[in-house]
Amino acid sequence: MSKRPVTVIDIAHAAGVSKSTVSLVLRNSTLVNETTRAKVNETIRELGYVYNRNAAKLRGGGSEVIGIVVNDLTNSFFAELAVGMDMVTQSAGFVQFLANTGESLDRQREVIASMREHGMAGLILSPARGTTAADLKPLVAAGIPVVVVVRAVPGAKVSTLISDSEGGTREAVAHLLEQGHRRIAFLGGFADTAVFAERVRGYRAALESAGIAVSDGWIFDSAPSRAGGITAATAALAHADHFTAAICFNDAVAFGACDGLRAHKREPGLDFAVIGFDDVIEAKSAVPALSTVSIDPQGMGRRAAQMLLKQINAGQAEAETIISAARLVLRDSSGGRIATPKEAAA
Amino acid sequence: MSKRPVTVIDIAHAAGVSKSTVSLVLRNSTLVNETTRAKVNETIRELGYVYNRNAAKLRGGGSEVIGIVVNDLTNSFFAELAVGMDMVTQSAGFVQFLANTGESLDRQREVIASMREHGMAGLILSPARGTTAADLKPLVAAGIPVVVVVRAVPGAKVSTLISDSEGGTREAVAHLLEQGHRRIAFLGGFADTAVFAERVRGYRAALESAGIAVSDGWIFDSAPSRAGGITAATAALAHADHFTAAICFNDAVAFGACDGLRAHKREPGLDFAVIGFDDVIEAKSAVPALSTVSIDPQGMGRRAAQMLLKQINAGQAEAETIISAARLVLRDSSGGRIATPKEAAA
DNA sequence: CTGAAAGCGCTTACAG
DNA sequence: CTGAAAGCGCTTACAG
Repeated sequence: MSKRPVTVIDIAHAAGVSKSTVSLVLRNSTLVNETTRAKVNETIRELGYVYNRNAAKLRGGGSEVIGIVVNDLTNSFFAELAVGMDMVTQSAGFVQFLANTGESLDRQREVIASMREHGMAGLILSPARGTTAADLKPLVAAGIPVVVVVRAVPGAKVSTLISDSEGGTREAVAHLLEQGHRRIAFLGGFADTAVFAERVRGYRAALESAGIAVSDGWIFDSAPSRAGGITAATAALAHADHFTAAICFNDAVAFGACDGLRAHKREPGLDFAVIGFDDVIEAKSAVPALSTVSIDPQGMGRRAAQMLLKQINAGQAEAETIISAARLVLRDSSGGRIATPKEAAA
Repeated sequence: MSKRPVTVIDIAHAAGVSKSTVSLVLRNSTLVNETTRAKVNETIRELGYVYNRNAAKLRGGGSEVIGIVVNDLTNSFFAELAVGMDMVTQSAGFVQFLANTGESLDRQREVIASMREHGMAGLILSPARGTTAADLKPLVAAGIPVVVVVRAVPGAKVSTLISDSEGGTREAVAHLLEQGHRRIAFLGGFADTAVFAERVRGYRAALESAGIAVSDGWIFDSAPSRAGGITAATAALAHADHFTAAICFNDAVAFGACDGLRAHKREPGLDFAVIGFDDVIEAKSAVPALSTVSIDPQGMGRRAAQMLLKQINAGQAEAETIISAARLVLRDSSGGRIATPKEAAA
């Protein structure tokens, strides 16, 4: 069954040429005439030859595989991210070696080690929680280009692509202000996290530049989950200032907030505007009443891949850090719309 | 920067042993004493040696990478599937090489070719639409174990793992019958597809074994989309037999059906039972009123990986076809419940 | 355009 | 336990 594999020598013999010539044909060199090339290709097909990339890599040529390591493939965001990356790496002639760590640092170490052993041209990493600069050090030292996405790794001398939480939140709140909302609550998220701080900063900035004073009482932190969203929304509804809109820490909180509103006979989107930060694509179609600020994962993936390719083509990895903000897109989902405060008053 | 990589020879010199010994240490052989092993490992660490798997593979050893090719990574179902596979391949010491085809046959060919060139121990393929036995022939001929999942490839002599559409639908309908429902509609799906036929067969079987005659008028085909679900549900509500429940072709149809019900002042889950076939995980949490028959993608992935490992360990690929049904799980989603017909009458 | 030769980094017998 | 040797399949100069 699994007989000895066909090699360049076999096909050289069969085609009556030297193995150098076969190699030239394989590499699409122009130094070989059409007749010869045709015959060689013919033989290759006949004998069912499979190029041995391990041998080729061993001899010399650079690798054409790019490693993609993500921390949670189960989350559509990262699947979309990977698909975006694939689009650009593929058309650049690279093949993508995708692995999932499930937030496990051990797994991440294993997977990256394995990719190194196989020889990769570069790595795009969405780091597991707790990743440190030390984890990336050996790669950088070996001159392997690395791009870190989604979460920054403090102190690591690698290119980094993260999204602009603050700007995105600011835009979303500005959108609500344009509709005439004045009393806008911030719902959900653990108050001691960096992302929370960034998003709240954007929230405050937007309101303050509209001349609205934000009291700390307008910010309702909670677990960044659906249940947390319910809690936060319930608290907000009980507040003396009658909010007409809310911006939610993430999509899960936004879902929960919608639940919470309905439980209090308020209709999200219809008499209360809700905007959520969106990490999960499906969310948009699932809750029509919800508008989202989206990170556009595919676009982010494409961008990250471009950063990596640039480094690969630059020969050596530049050990400099490029912090770059991904574009955030605000969109009302298909069936939904943003309620105006007039409706909210009714 | 990217200096000449450290090799076994370098570490042999530095550790004062022969390169055979280093190789032995690398391969965890018992033929080397503890002191020597410790010294070698020490040197390996000091010099930052990276094992060159390409050289090793070239020389002899089998591959330890398993290729996973899926047709749509954007769909959470396949991401979950891949995660399930990863769980078992990982603990068996394999590394997973995941690629996405996006339903493109060309892309699928490229990706599989590339994996072959890199040398893989086996392949799990969720085939793009239109994949034929011819596409798999070369792999089989080369003795590379292949397991096809989710969709069968007619005529291909490979192990296959597909889900039991008929049985799943039968179970779901039986569940509705137990609640006392008698007039149950079947909504959505293109009538000319194999899956549609299977699911309808299960639907009929369940009703008929309960002594209920199914008229063709109870089956409302439509596009397998959210829009299709709205259409189908609207048609069903207009039917002379007042249905109290529906089983939907898939999750998208079920979403649409819920929309359609609400548009007619019916409350899904509350006064009308809806069960959908579930392909997308997020669906479960998104529409609380919806119950689903789920394929358990992770479980299916684990099972497929086990099938592949068995073949790999069996030495040669057995060219026999094993058709195996994945377990279907019926579950009421967290917030939701199945309405009883009494409620539906109210 | 083609042939002979060397070498990529490893592993595998085979003698010591 | 260790050393010397051959070879995995390819590519790369280097002469013809």
